[in-house]
Amino acid sequence: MADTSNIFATVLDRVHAALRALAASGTLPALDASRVVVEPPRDVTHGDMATNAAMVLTKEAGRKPRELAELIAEKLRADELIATVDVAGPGFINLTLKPNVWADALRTAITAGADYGRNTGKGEPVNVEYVSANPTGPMHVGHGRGAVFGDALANLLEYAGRNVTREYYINDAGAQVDVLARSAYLRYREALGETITIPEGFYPGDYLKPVGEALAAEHGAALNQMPEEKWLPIVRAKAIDMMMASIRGDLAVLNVKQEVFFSERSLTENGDQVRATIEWLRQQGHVYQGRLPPPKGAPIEDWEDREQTLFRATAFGDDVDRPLMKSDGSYTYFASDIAYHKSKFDRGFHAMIDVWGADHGGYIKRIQAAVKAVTGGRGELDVKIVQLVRLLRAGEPVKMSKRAGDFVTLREVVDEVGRDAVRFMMLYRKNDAVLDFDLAKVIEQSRENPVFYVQYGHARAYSIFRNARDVLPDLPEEAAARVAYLAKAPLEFLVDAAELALMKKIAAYPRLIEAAAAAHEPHRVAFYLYELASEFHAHWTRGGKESPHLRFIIQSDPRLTVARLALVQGVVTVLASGLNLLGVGAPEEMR
RNA sequence: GCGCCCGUAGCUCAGCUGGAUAGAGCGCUGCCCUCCGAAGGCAGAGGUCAGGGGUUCGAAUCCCUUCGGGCGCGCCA
Repeated sequence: MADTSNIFATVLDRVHAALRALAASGTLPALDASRVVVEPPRDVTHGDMATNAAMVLTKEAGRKPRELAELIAEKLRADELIATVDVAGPGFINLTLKPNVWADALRTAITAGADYGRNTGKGEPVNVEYVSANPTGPMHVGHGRGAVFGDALANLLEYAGRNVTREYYINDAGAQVDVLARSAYLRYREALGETITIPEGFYPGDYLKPVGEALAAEHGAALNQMPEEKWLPIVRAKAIDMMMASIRGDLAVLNVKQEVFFSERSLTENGDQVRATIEWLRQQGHVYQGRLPPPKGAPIEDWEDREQTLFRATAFGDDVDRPLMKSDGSYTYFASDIAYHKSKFDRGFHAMIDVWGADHGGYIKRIQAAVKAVTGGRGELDVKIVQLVRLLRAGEPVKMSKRAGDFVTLREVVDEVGRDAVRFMMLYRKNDAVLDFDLAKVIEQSRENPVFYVQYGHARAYSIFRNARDVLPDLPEEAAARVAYLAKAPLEFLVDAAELALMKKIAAYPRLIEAAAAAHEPHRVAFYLYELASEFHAHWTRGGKESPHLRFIIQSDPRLTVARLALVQGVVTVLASGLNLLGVGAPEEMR
């Protein structure tokens, strides 16, 4: 279903129609137009849009590209949206649309408001799993990047019309949470007055002190009388609870929302789903008992050649088969993870996205292999890797905080620079690129700081509304009323090249949303917003000494002023929408 | 040794899943405030898209290869 607010999609439909018409008249055979695209040309002098139809279809049509282009162009010339059609270069068809198309697009944007560019179609269910930090301590900055990325991606997919579920996988099983329990137990004894020393391999951070105190308050000395196998589950449950509460608090501070918190432990406790999954795979012939050759490079100290339970990952694109059981008879993390992804599929998610840290990159092939096996090829898993964050202050690496146990917590960073700065900067980079995060730069109020620059554009627009009341006393202050007022503006007054360019930029938003969602790349939204803000700022300054007649507010001409305010409203609409997708505030003034 | 990611202007990075003459910010040079927010803007200089092959109408983008960085490599999660 085409999104009618996407002007590029609309024009693509017209190209398809032209091809169908040519087929119907027998001029051309019926062609597969799936590779045909309509996109903005790099060089604006080529027009508003270009299509590659002729070049892509040349072989199938049995015509030379330019000859084919002429046939299509002839049809498009009759279209009521299109002003001029040119065939250029190797066979591009360049289109210039009629000015009223852009005015209509602007009016659509203003009227749609917060829903501009949103696809309201019935969406495919998609599960986005992100953060999934081990509940063994507070979140650090790297977790924060995954959290912000996943959250923004989920927002974006939802806006693009997918039916999104946001999920957190709690790794509350396995050896690490047992170490957590033992570390918390030491803090418990400390709370009871004992002097403790924390051995190597335990979690040393101060953040476990409150856990120890809570256990002491709840159980008194009782746990001290028990053997480990008795107190460990109690302490572990308490520690996990408190760590998850802390993590949820960190997520709330970042405005990251998730609705499903899925416990790894639940996979084995509510009937053994891990065992069931492995048995099912075994019946399919994907599990066998066998030996693995030792890895080449890094020699493993205590390598022991033994037979083990293996998943035939190589049958699904992985490099080696992967173990499902540890030597002590318990499941590997991988085994649980297979059952977990099967659970997602069974819950109706054929489309899944996992957001992982860079250190898990080597794990992608095997989990994708497992998803193929366990869903019979019907499930699709995209794994997005978020790269490291390097914390800097004015170009210098930030020292680690001892108090937190050797890392800078996410909370510390958010407290220092604010949620908006953290979120925007973490999205202003492709997810798989290393991110330098400079605590000094992100609070700077200058063009060098994109967070500020975009928000400033939004605030500046509101400043215009405030000042415009001198010329338009009846301009409503309340947002919805103002929008209704401006939606009726005489947009034919917007004829300046820069005004037209801004309208086109606004009209490009729905297409941007769809492309960013399809590619699972929220950073594109951040870059687009920066570009839009930049064009807006530039146009603003042009209305200074240089060409006062281009100002938004023209004292002598209320009708022109209304038209220009409508353009400002279009900018406001898109900036607010985009910032909202990124989870960043859109302030009406900067203070 | 193998796998994955990355290599684009002096620096930090985009480049819309293969499109036309590769872009932005910073830095550098020179400009613009009796003016709706100068917290801004304009102009200029700056490139062997790491190197080399290939695929095709067309490659920064896809394939092969070399070099250089990062991550990972039974029984951690």
